[in-house]
Amino acid sequence: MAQTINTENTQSQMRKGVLELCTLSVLASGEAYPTEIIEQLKGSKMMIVEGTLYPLLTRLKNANYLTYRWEESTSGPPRKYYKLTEQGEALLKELETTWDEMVNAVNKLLKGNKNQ
Amino acid sequence: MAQTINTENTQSQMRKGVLELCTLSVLASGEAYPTEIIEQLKGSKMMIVEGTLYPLLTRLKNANYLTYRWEESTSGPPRKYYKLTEQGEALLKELETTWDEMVNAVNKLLKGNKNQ
DNA sequence: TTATAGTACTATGTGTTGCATAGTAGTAAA
DNA sequence: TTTACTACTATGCAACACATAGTACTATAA
Repeated sequence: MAQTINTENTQSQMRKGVLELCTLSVLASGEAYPTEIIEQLKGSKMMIVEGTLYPLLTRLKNANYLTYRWEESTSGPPRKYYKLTEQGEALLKELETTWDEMVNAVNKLLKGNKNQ
Repeated sequence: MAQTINTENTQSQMRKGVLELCTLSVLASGEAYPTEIIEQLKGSKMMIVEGTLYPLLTRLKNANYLTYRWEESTSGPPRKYYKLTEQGEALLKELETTWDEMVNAVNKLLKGNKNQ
């Protein structure tokens, strides 16, 4: 109802699209299952939670950017190990470019409008 | 229906939250009316369209981050000149920090997962 | 005067996404 | 048998970017 504009909400908004890029990037260095992905992102200060990651992985898989294989675990239920497809690697490159362009544009703008 | 993951869509997703920061930044260097804001953003390669900007300005105004005054124009209808409130300036600073932190986190991640 | 074009703002609806929440199913220890 | 932990699944909400259509005002052209 009441729209709240605050830093937390904006933080969440800014993640949109970026988490996709980050997840693909993690998988670029080798296959991983969701909990590993969460840990790696946490290590680089980009938080992602289960409720976000699982649907994201499903979307990417359905669009043929990822595949996965099941692997039994000795300490719990089996795990889905995801890895990039060729299309996934291509998408990653595109998104990296998109990201760089946006960062450059925003930083240029922020710099230009400072101290005035 | 069918979810499409492509660069254009992701580009649009990545804008979320960032356009708010960009708009505040433009207004940090002085008051402006919507068309001017669009032009300034276009100049720094951050596109924003009417259908996005107008609701955004209204949200920021309702949350007391912006105020505006009407001014007659000699070439069309009157214009709303927006400017930052004190709260708006504070929000801008917060969002700049949020932005910098996210950029650092993502770039660190992208770098780390390259060439593997 | 009337019609057309341009400018500025308003209103409404849609799709995607991040996230909260709750639930299922499997293993292992108490 | 119960509890705790891990991994995955399912559902619903809120916010935002964007498309689209419309209103109102000014200025120029027919």
